[in-house]
Amino acid sequence: MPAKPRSIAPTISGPLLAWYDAHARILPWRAAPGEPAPDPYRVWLSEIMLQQTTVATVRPKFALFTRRWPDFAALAAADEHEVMSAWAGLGYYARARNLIACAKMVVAEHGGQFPGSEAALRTLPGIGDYTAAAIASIAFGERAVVIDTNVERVVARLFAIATPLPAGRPAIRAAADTIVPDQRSGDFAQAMMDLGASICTPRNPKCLACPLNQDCAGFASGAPEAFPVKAAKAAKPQRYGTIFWAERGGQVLLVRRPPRGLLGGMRALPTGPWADAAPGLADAPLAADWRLLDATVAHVFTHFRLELALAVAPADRHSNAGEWWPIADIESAGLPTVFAKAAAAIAGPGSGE
DNA sequence: AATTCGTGGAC
DNA sequence: TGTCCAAGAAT
Repeated sequence: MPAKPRSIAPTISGPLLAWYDAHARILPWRAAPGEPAPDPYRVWLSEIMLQQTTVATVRPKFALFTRRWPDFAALAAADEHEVMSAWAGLGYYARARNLIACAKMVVAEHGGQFPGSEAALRTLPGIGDYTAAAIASIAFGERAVVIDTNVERVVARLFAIATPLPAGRPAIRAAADTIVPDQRSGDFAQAMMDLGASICTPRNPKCLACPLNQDCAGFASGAPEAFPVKAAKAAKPQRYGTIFWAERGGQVLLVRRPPRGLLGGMRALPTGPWADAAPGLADAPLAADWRLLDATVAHVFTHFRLELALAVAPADRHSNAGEWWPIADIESAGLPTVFAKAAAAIAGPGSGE
């Protein structure tokens, strides 16, 4: 009789969990010592913040958010602009919009408590495959296959999966499913992520310190850093625009960007359209004696580079194209980084600090 | 399936 | 300086 294929799950999860018990990072969203499961609200908030964002960047924002809005009820009742401003600088602002929508939905449709199942979590705004699995396993103890870029890399190396991404993702998921244990699935996921962050790093992985190296096909191949194989990335196009700095009595004109798209819903300095060539003074927010400064502001987004000319003008009291904000208090406006840069370039040098 | 979404740190 | 990369989701 053909033997059932012996799962390697215990071979991987045993040593990995032992390693995790000894080396887990101490993080504010993880369970306190002695507590079996962390607060689902804190797990969710941390997972949203950590999407494509480093632990070091998230730490202070997580502290600020949990202090100001400690639970779903508080966040659902919060002023939305205040939440968006608090998110300023973190990037991927759709996360903040979905954060608000999700909190409201949890309060309105789930009695202020998260549904415990991965499938139900998956239906909430801002919660995709990864985050649903992460919350279900970490906060609720469900077995779930949690796959982020760390797990993707670790699994691709463990099994020496050579199919380039993204085509290789189904094979990675199938392989990952074979090593996720029934117990401590959340710890297993966090252990895989910690391992990916500290040992199984993208470059120069520390295989000699890895608890899994004896069962790793990538290590055996002699070139573990070659996994996962990835398709080449497209070059970033260069775009140009103009920022309009209208000043009146120590105040500057700010606008609210459209609710969706790049920097959607965020407070901003007025700009014209962003195009393939410098647009100059076209599309100013109000009629004024605009003067182009010599300096420009450069910024790099995920898929294009942007160079912004800086136009300044005095404005009169009848200008009502947006919101007048005290320049001395510009840092509290919640501006995305590109506009914070521009404000510093214009107001910083001459404002005496 | 391929694009569109930010930002800052490491190398 | 340029490139890659990070606890991805939505469309």
